[in-house]
Amino acid sequence: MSISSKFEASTVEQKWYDYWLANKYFASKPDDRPAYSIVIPPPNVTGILHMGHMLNVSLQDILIRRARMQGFNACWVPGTDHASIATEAKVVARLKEQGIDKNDLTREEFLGHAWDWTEEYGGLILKQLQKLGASCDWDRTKFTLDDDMSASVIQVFVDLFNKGLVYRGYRMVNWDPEAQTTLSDEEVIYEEKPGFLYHIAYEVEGETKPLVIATTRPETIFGDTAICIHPEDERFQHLKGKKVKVPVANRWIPIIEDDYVDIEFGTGCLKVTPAHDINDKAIGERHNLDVIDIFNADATLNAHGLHYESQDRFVVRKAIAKELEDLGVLLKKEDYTHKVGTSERTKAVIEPRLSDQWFLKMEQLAEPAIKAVLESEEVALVPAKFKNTYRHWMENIRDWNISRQLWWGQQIPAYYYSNNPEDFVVATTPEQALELAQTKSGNPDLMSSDLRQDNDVLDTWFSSWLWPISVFDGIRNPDNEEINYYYPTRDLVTGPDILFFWVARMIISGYEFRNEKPFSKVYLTGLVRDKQGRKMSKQLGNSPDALKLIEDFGADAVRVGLMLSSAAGNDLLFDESLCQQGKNFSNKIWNAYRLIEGWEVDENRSQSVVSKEAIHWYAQKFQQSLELINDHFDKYRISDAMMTSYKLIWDDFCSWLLEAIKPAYGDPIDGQTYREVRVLFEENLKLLHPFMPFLTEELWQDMDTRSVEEALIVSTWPEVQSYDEKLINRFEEATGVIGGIRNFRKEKELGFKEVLALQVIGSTEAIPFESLVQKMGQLSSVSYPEAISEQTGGAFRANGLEFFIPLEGKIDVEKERLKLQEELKYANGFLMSVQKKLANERFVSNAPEQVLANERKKEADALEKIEVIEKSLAAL
RNA sequence: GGGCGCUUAGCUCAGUUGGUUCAGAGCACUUGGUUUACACCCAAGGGGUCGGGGGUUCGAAUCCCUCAGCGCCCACCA
Repeated sequence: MSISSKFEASTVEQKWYDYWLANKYFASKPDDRPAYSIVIPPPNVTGILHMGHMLNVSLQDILIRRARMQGFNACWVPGTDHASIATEAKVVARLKEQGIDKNDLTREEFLGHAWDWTEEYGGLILKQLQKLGASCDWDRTKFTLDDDMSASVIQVFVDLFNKGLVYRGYRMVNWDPEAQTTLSDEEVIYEEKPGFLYHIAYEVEGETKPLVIATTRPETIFGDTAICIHPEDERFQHLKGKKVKVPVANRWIPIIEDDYVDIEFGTGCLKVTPAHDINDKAIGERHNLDVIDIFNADATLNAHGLHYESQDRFVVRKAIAKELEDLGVLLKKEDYTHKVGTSERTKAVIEPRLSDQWFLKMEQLAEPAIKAVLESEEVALVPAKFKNTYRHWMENIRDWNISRQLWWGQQIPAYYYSNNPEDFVVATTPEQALELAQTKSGNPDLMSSDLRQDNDVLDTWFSSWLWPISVFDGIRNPDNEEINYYYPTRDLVTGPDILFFWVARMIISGYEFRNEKPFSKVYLTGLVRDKQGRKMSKQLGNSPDALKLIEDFGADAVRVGLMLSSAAGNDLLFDESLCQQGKNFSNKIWNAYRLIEGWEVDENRSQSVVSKEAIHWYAQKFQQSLELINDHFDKYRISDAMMTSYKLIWDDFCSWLLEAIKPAYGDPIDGQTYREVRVLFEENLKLLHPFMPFLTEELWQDMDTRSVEEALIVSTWPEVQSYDEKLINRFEEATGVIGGIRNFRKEKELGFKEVLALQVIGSTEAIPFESLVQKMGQLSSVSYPEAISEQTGGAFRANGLEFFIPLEGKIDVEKERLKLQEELKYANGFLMSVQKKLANERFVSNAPEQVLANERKKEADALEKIEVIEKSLAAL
């Protein structure tokens, strides 16, 4: 055994991780055991480890390690996500630094750079997970752009197309001008932003008074194709059917009527820009308006913007406001805060834009997923409060825009065979596409060179929604051994921020493609925030460096720190001091082991009564805690399971058991106690292993020579044995008495070293764990006068027993008298309140017997306490 | 604008069906303790009219109403 008095985490972590890897403990193959599988939420391939990963990876590792010990065939599948928009943005940025413009590259060249990037950074985050101890089956590592994964995605797209669920449509979508792609509704974040409401006067045909509209986006007047009023608005009846002139653009557009307009808002007059607003588009369709798109892909104005052409929309907004003001038609500019859609990834302000996109019909697909979570509860959300959010989203689900104008991702397998965008086929391979195209076009001479594949790629989430199935190849080979064995998986651990993006869609795809749930439990973690409650972010610089934390405190300590503060679904305010607490705990366990192993063992010595009783008690206490820990695990209260283990080890094992059996200084320990306490310590290590894998394996391996099969990681999670609850209670009575003695010492200012005599009325048999009380209370002996006529010392009560300790003038009598008088006053007051309650007719006649009995007991206790104090006073 | 949730000790949080073990835990704090595993420690202790107000009940942290503050989700008011 190492003699270091402190646990040095860094020296053992790599050693045991290598050992676990070398002996393939993480690897899983289908066998006769029941499976327990988890698929990791694949981090972005270019991502780096942050606190959110640390939290959810720790949780998964705890679950999977415990399952492994419970005899399940535990399989944790790791992997990364290609994260099309995020990764593409990073690659574009890097190329830019090198002076390369993406637009100058061919698709193939760009993808070459993207793959280079992936090779370079792709494995990093997984390596970082290993530092934390993650026991993933690394041989199964998947990447959402692996050939087999992509093939599954393409197959699913074709399948859904053939079912009539995937369609192509000219719709208004969310356009990210920075990434120059569309986004799904879920990728748009609405933020309150200050802006202005501009009141602009439009000249009306044949009228002297202008018509005033209110808008937040004056730059879009170039796209105006009508002014809209409410048909019943009294103020504008005389204007019906007339035309107005758009300022600056100097075009004449009609005044139309539509009851979409809110008479109360603004001026009650709305300018209609069908190309750039979803509502305006709807109005435009109802009234057959022209559609004028004024923007380029990067949200600069096009030729419709006249002298503002090629200037950015926000620059133009300011400039045109100035011009309108100069023209005298900007009547008012009032402050106005409104919600603006921004891109989740690039933060750019979203531009509603009309374009051809691919969509997936969701309503029908969502049905089984709604039932699974809300009715049958085949899939449980933990905590359950997220069911409401889930319900709301699912019941109002809208079609999913799955195409992206990017290159990094699965290219949409639609092939056009003419210049008419309606002339396309969808197929898994170009060969099949050609055949289909020849049939559909009626032209058997069509060549593969006549086919042009759609340029767009699929939304990243369109590959990750298959993750629990595709990692086991269950799309392409739906009846293979692996998918049949590992699917459905058990637990999914992830953040609520991707409940819709990912979790809901996985449930949908599970039922659609496997006719079965993808997992049974969804554990939704909270967001990791800093101590002040702020979200951790790069900008704020308040996110601790995850790897540095592990270096400073040790992986086990960081895991414990995270678990100490992480009730499911609640955000957790992370503070490094929690890791310090974890480190202290590691050190405590380490030193408990040093104590045990440091003892000299004497086989000739027999076991003392104290040791025997204490060991027997701890064995019971262990079972009771184990039962509680299991219950916490069953309810996914991992934090509570952790805390229960923490208290069992620190308080019960270290503070009580070890202190009880500890031989006097310099004395050896008897062989029996030594062996028994080691067995108990081994059991402790098992309970702690899921939380603190490195430290526990280190100690486990140090205790004995262990074969490969005997490693802690593959040991057996203890089964709950029946235990004697009365014994546990009795022990607690004993600790109560000891606490009473210690408190008494403190109150009377007696030293802890001072050996005292204790007297008890009645028999010593009434004292629970008498020899323990004697040892831990620093007592000379327990004496028991049958009847004390005259009390000779101070007194206290514990567990219904009355104790006296002769003080022989060791204390300040006057000080003591005052103190006791205070206590007496308080006790009398308490007694009165209880008696008042008992005198209440209605209480006595209505309260159940148990409650009444309790009140009577309180009364009796109070009376006794008063008696004790009075006796003590008399004895002074 | 609609919906959901939260508010308990200095901090972070538990509190299942109203009543025994209901006012708790961990940390922090205070006091005392250094030859005796661990000061990353030991022992003892002090902290809360359970966000405010009202109601139901013999009895409310728990149920109802209301007000205030905070958070989240959804939604096309220019």
